[in-house]
Amino acid sequence: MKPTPRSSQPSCPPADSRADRRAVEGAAADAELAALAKALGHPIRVQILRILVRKEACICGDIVGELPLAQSTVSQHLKMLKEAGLIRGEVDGPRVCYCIEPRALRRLKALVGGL
Amino acid sequence: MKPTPRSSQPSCPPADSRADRRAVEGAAADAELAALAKALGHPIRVQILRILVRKEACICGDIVGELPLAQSTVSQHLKMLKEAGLIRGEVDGPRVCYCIEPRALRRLKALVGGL
DNA sequence: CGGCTTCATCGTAAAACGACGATAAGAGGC
DNA sequence: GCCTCTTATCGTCGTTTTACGATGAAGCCG
Repeated sequence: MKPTPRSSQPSCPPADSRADRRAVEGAAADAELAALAKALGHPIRVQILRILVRKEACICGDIVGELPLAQSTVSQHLKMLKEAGLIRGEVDGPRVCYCIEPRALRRLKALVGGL
Repeated sequence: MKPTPRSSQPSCPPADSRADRRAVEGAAADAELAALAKALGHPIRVQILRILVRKEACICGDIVGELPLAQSTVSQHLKMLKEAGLIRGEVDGPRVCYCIEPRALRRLKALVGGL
Protein backbone atom coordinates (compact mmCIF):
# COMPACT_ATOMS: atom_id res chain seq x y z
CA MET A 1 0.00 0.00 0.00
CA LYS A 2 1.90 2.96 -1.25
CA PRO A 3 0.59 6.47 -0.80
CA THR A 4 -0.10 6.30 -4.53
CA PRO A 5 1.55 9.55 -5.49
CA ARG A 6 -0.40 11.25 -8.23
CA SER A 7 2.32 12.33 -10.61
CA SER A 8 0.70 15.59 -11.58
CA GLN A 9 -2.67 16.94 -12.54
CA PRO A 10 -4.09 14.33 -14.89
CA SER A 11 -4.54 15.79 -18.30
CA CYS A 12 -7.25 15.10 -20.76
CA PRO A 13 -7.30 16.00 -24.43
CA PRO A 14 -8.21 19.44 -25.69
CA ALA A 15 -11.90 18.64 -25.98
CA ASP A 16 -13.33 19.90 -29.20
CA SER A 17 -16.39 22.04 -28.96
CA ARG A 18 -18.12 22.14 -32.29
CA ALA A 19 -21.87 22.28 -32.25
CA ASP A 20 -23.84 19.18 -33.04
CA ARG A 21 -26.09 19.56 -36.02
CA ARG A 22 -27.52 16.10 -36.20
CA ALA A 23 -31.26 15.59 -35.97
CA VAL A 24 -32.90 14.79 -32.67
CA GLU A 25 -35.66 12.76 -34.31
CA GLY A 26 -35.99 9.94 -36.76
CA ALA A 27 -34.88 6.35 -36.78
CA ALA A 28 -31.20 7.20 -36.51
CA ALA A 29 -31.81 9.48 -33.56
CA ASP A 30 -33.91 6.77 -31.92
CA ALA A 31 -31.06 4.32 -32.17
CA GLU A 32 -28.57 6.88 -30.97
CA LEU A 33 -30.65 7.84 -27.98
CA ALA A 34 -31.33 4.22 -27.16
CA ALA A 35 -27.64 3.41 -27.23
CA LEU A 36 -26.74 6.31 -24.99
CA ALA A 37 -29.61 5.57 -22.63
CA LYS A 38 -28.65 1.95 -22.46
CA ALA A 39 -25.17 2.94 -21.40
CA LEU A 40 -26.71 5.02 -18.64
CA GLY A 41 -29.07 2.23 -17.71
CA HIS A 42 -27.11 1.02 -14.73
CA PRO A 43 -26.65 2.85 -11.42
CA ILE A 44 -22.93 2.14 -11.32
CA ARG A 45 -22.42 3.67 -14.71
CA VAL A 46 -24.39 6.73 -13.72
CA GLN A 47 -22.19 6.98 -10.68
CA ILE A 48 -19.02 6.65 -12.75
CA LEU A 49 -20.21 9.37 -15.05
CA ARG A 50 -20.92 11.63 -12.12
CA ILE A 51 -17.49 11.01 -10.64
CA LEU A 52 -15.92 12.02 -13.93
CA VAL A 53 -18.11 15.07 -14.23
CA ARG A 54 -17.44 16.17 -10.67
CA LYS A 55 -13.66 15.91 -10.96
CA GLU A 56 -13.93 17.52 -14.36
CA ALA A 57 -10.34 16.47 -14.84
CA CYS A 58 -9.82 12.88 -15.78
CA ILE A 59 -8.79 10.37 -13.20
CA CYS A 60 -7.87 6.75 -13.65
CA GLY A 61 -8.64 3.71 -11.62
CA ASP A 62 -9.30 5.74 -8.53
CA ILE A 63 -12.77 5.13 -9.84
CA VAL A 64 -12.42 1.53 -8.78
CA GLY A 65 -11.57 2.72 -5.28
CA GLU A 66 -14.81 4.66 -5.06
CA LEU A 67 -16.98 1.75 -6.07
CA PRO A 68 -17.95 -1.41 -4.23
CA LEU A 69 -17.20 -3.66 -7.16
CA ALA A 70 -14.30 -5.76 -8.36
CA GLN A 71 -11.77 -4.10 -10.59
CA SER A 72 -12.70 -6.28 -13.53
CA THR A 73 -16.35 -5.37 -13.21
CA VAL A 74 -15.62 -1.67 -13.12
CA SER A 75 -13.41 -2.13 -16.14
CA GLN A 76 -16.33 -3.64 -17.99
CA HIS A 77 -18.60 -0.75 -17.11
CA LEU A 78 -15.94 1.67 -18.25
CA LYS A 79 -15.71 -0.21 -21.50
CA MET A 80 -19.43 0.12 -22.08
CA LEU A 81 -19.36 3.81 -21.39
CA LYS A 82 -16.44 4.16 -23.75
CA GLU A 83 -18.15 2.16 -26.47
CA ALA A 84 -21.18 4.40 -26.11
CA GLY A 85 -18.84 7.32 -26.65
CA LEU A 86 -19.66 8.92 -23.32
CA ILE A 87 -16.15 8.72 -21.95
CA ARG A 88 -12.64 8.52 -23.28
CA GLY A 89 -9.58 6.75 -21.95
CA GLU A 90 -6.06 8.02 -22.40
CA VAL A 91 -3.11 5.82 -21.58
CA ASP A 92 -0.72 7.62 -19.25
CA GLY A 93 2.19 5.41 -18.41
CA PRO A 94 0.97 2.40 -16.50
CA ARG A 95 -2.30 4.13 -15.69
CA VAL A 96 -5.28 4.97 -17.81
CA CYS A 97 -6.94 8.27 -17.51
CA TYR A 98 -10.67 8.47 -18.12
CA CYS A 99 -12.65 11.56 -18.74
CA ILE A 100 -16.07 12.39 -19.99
CA GLU A 101 -16.69 13.21 -23.60
CA PRO A 102 -18.51 16.51 -23.37
CA ARG A 103 -19.75 16.24 -26.91
CA ALA A 104 -21.56 12.99 -26.24
CA LEU A 105 -23.01 14.34 -23.04
CA ARG A 106 -24.34 17.37 -24.86
CA ARG A 107 -25.72 15.11 -27.53
CA LEU A 108 -27.50 13.03 -24.93
CA LYS A 109 -29.02 16.11 -23.37
CA ALA A 110 -30.16 17.32 -26.76
CA LEU A 111 -31.75 14.01 -27.60
CA VAL A 112 -33.54 13.71 -24.27
CA GLY A 113 -34.55 17.33 -24.50
CA GLY A 114 -36.00 16.62 -27.90
CA LEU A 115 -38.52 14.26 -26.42
CA MET B 1 -60.30 -6.34 -41.02
CA LYS B 2 -62.87 -3.84 -39.99
CA PRO B 3 -62.39 -0.13 -40.59
CA THR B 4 -61.63 0.03 -36.87
CA PRO B 5 -63.78 3.04 -36.09
CA ARG B 6 -62.16 5.24 -33.49
CA SER B 7 -65.01 6.00 -31.15
CA SER B 8 -63.96 9.53 -30.29
CA GLN B 9 -60.91 11.46 -29.29
CA PRO B 10 -59.13 9.26 -26.81
CA SER B 11 -58.94 10.91 -23.49
CA CYS B 12 -56.19 10.78 -20.95
CA PRO B 13 -56.32 11.77 -17.30
CA PRO B 14 -56.02 15.36 -16.10
CA ALA B 15 -52.24 15.21 -15.86
CA ASP B 16 -51.04 16.83 -12.70
CA SER B 17 -48.39 19.47 -13.05
CA ARG B 18 -46.73 19.98 -9.72
CA ALA B 19 -43.06 20.76 -9.74
CA ASP B 20 -40.61 18.05 -8.86
CA ARG B 21 -38.47 18.91 -5.89
CA ARG B 22 -36.44 15.74 -5.61
CA ALA B 23 -32.67 15.90 -5.82
CA VAL B 24 -30.91 15.30 -9.11
CA GLU B 25 -27.84 13.82 -7.43
CA GLY B 26 -27.02 11.16 -4.91
CA ALA B 27 -27.49 7.42 -4.79
CA ALA B 28 -31.26 7.62 -5.07
CA ALA B 29 -31.05 9.89 -8.08
CA ASP B 30 -28.50 7.56 -9.65
CA ALA B 31 -30.87 4.65 -9.32
CA GLU B 32 -33.77 6.70 -10.59
CA LEU B 33 -31.89 7.94 -13.61
CA ALA B 34 -30.58 4.47 -14.32
CA ALA B 35 -34.08 3.03 -14.23
CA LEU B 36 -35.46 5.68 -16.55
CA ALA B 37 -32.50 5.38 -18.88
CA LYS B 38 -32.81 1.64 -18.95
CA ALA B 39 -36.41 1.97 -20.05
CA LEU B 40 -35.24 4.21 -22.87
CA GLY B 41 -32.44 1.83 -23.73
CA HIS B 42 -34.16 0.22 -26.66
CA PRO B 43 -34.94 1.85 -30.01
CA ILE B 44 -38.47 0.50 -30.08
CA ARG B 45 -39.25 2.02 -26.71
CA VAL B 46 -37.83 5.34 -27.81
CA GLN B 47 -40.07 5.11 -30.84
CA ILE B 48 -43.11 4.29 -28.74
CA LEU B 49 -42.41 7.24 -26.53
CA ARG B 50 -42.11 9.49 -29.53
CA ILE B 51 -45.38 8.25 -30.94
CA LEU B 52 -47.10 9.08 -27.70
CA VAL B 53 -45.46 12.47 -27.50
CA ARG B 54 -46.32 13.31 -31.09
CA LYS B 55 -49.99 12.43 -30.77
CA GLU B 56 -49.99 14.20 -27.45
CA ALA B 57 -53.33 12.54 -26.88
CA CYS B 58 -53.22 8.95 -25.84
CA ILE B 59 -53.81 6.24 -28.36
CA CYS B 60 -54.17 2.54 -27.78
CA GLY B 61 -52.86 -0.41 -29.71
CA ASP B 62 -52.51 1.59 -32.87
CA ILE B 63 -49.00 1.60 -31.55
CA VAL B 64 -48.72 -2.03 -32.50
CA GLY B 65 -49.79 -1.12 -36.00
CA GLU B 66 -46.95 1.34 -36.33
CA LEU B 67 -44.30 -1.09 -35.27
CA PRO B 68 -42.79 -4.08 -37.04
CA LEU B 69 -43.12 -6.38 -34.04
CA ALA B 70 -45.57 -8.93 -32.75
CA GLN B 71 -48.36 -7.67 -30.54
CA SER B 72 -47.04 -9.54 -27.53
CA THR B 73 -43.62 -8.00 -27.92
CA VAL B 74 -45.00 -4.50 -28.12
CA SER B 75 -47.08 -5.22 -25.06
CA GLN B 76 -43.95 -6.14 -23.17
CA HIS B 77 -42.22 -2.93 -24.17
CA LEU B 78 -45.26 -0.98 -23.08
CA LYS B 79 -45.14 -2.78 -19.78
CA MET B 80 -41.53 -1.79 -19.22
CA LEU B 81 -42.25 1.82 -20.03
CA LYS B 82 -45.19 1.71 -17.66
CA GLU B 83 -43.15 0.13 -14.90
CA ALA B 84 -40.56 2.85 -15.34
CA GLY B 85 -43.37 5.33 -14.89
CA LEU B 86 -42.86 6.94 -18.25
CA ILE B 87 -46.28 6.10 -19.59
CA ARG B 88 -49.69 5.33 -18.22
CA GLY B 89 -52.41 3.02 -19.49
CA GLU B 90 -56.11 3.65 -19.04
CA VAL B 91 -58.60 0.95 -19.78
CA ASP B 92 -61.26 2.25 -22.16
CA GLY B 93 -63.80 -0.42 -22.92
CA PRO B 94 -62.08 -3.27 -24.69
CA ARG B 95 -59.14 -1.08 -25.55
CA VAL B 96 -56.34 0.38 -23.52
CA CYS B 97 -55.29 3.94 -23.94
CA TYR B 98 -51.64 4.80 -23.37
CA CYS B 99 -50.24 8.20 -22.85
CA ILE B 100 -47.02 9.66 -21.65
CA GLU B 101 -46.56 10.67 -18.06
CA PRO B 102 -45.35 14.24 -18.40
CA ARG B 103 -44.07 14.30 -14.87
CA ALA B 104 -41.71 11.38 -15.46
CA LEU B 105 -40.54 12.87 -18.70
CA ARG B 106 -39.76 16.13 -16.98
CA ARG B 107 -38.01 14.24 -14.24
CA LEU B 108 -35.89 12.42 -16.79
CA LYS B 109 -34.93 15.67 -18.44
CA ALA B 110 -34.02 17.17 -15.09
CA LEU B 111 -31.87 14.21 -14.17
CA VAL B 112 -30.06 14.13 -17.48
CA GLY B 113 -29.71 17.88 -17.38
CA GLY B 114 -28.15 17.52 -13.95
CA LEU B 115 -25.24 15.59 -15.39
C1' DC C 1 16.70 -8.27 -15.17
C1' DG C 2 13.08 -9.17 -11.73
C1' DG C 3 9.25 -7.41 -9.38
C1' DC C 4 5.42 -4.29 -8.76
C1' DT C 5 1.59 -1.73 -10.06
C1' DT C 6 -2.20 -0.86 -13.18
C1' DC C 7 -5.50 -2.12 -16.18
C1' DA C 8 -7.78 -5.11 -19.74
C1' DT C 9 -9.31 -9.46 -21.10
C1' DC C 10 -10.84 -14.29 -20.59
C1' DG C 11 -13.75 -17.81 -18.78
C1' DT C 12 -17.77 -18.70 -16.30
C1' DA C 13 -22.27 -18.71 -14.05
C1' DA C 14 -26.63 -16.55 -12.86
C1' DA C 15 -29.91 -13.45 -14.17
C1' DA C 16 -32.36 -10.42 -17.30
C1' DC C 17 -33.75 -9.10 -22.21
C1' DG C 18 -35.97 -9.53 -26.61
C1' DA C 19 -38.62 -11.89 -29.51
C1' DC C 20 -42.22 -15.10 -30.79
C1' DG C 21 -46.56 -17.99 -30.79
C1' DA C 22 -50.16 -19.64 -27.98
C1' DT C 23 -53.33 -18.84 -24.64
C1' DA C 24 -56.22 -16.36 -21.20
C1' DA C 25 -59.12 -12.45 -19.78
C1' DG C 26 -62.37 -8.68 -20.42
C1' DA C 27 -65.79 -5.86 -23.08
C1' DG C 28 -69.18 -5.40 -26.76
C1' DG C 29 -72.17 -6.91 -30.40
C1' DC C 30 -75.28 -10.43 -32.55
C1' DG D 1 -75.74 -17.09 -24.50
C1' DC D 2 -71.78 -17.06 -28.04
C1' DC D 3 -68.48 -14.94 -30.84
C1' DT D 4 -65.20 -11.32 -31.90
C1' DC D 5 -62.02 -7.90 -30.94
C1' DT D 6 -58.38 -6.14 -28.04
C1' DT D 7 -54.90 -6.64 -24.81
C1' DA D 8 -52.13 -8.99 -21.30
C1' DT D 9 -49.74 -12.90 -19.82
C1' DC D 10 -47.42 -17.47 -20.21
C1' DG D 11 -43.87 -20.54 -21.85
C1' DT D 12 -39.95 -20.89 -24.57
C1' DC D 13 -35.53 -19.99 -26.77
C1' DG D 14 -31.44 -17.64 -27.88
C1' DT D 15 -28.69 -13.59 -26.68
C1' DT D 16 -26.93 -10.15 -23.65
C1' DT D 17 -25.80 -8.28 -19.03
C1' DT D 18 -23.66 -8.45 -14.66
C1' DA D 19 -20.72 -10.09 -11.60
C1' DC D 20 -16.50 -12.51 -10.11
C1' DG D 21 -11.71 -14.51 -9.97
C1' DA D 22 -7.80 -15.61 -12.68
C1' DT D 23 -4.75 -14.53 -16.03
C1' DG D 24 -2.26 -11.56 -19.30
C1' DA D 25 0.02 -7.24 -21.11
C1' DA D 26 2.40 -2.94 -20.49
C1' DG D 27 4.92 0.38 -18.08
C1' DC D 28 7.76 1.93 -14.07
C1' DC D 29 11.41 1.33 -10.23
C1' DG D 30 15.14 -0.49 -7.97
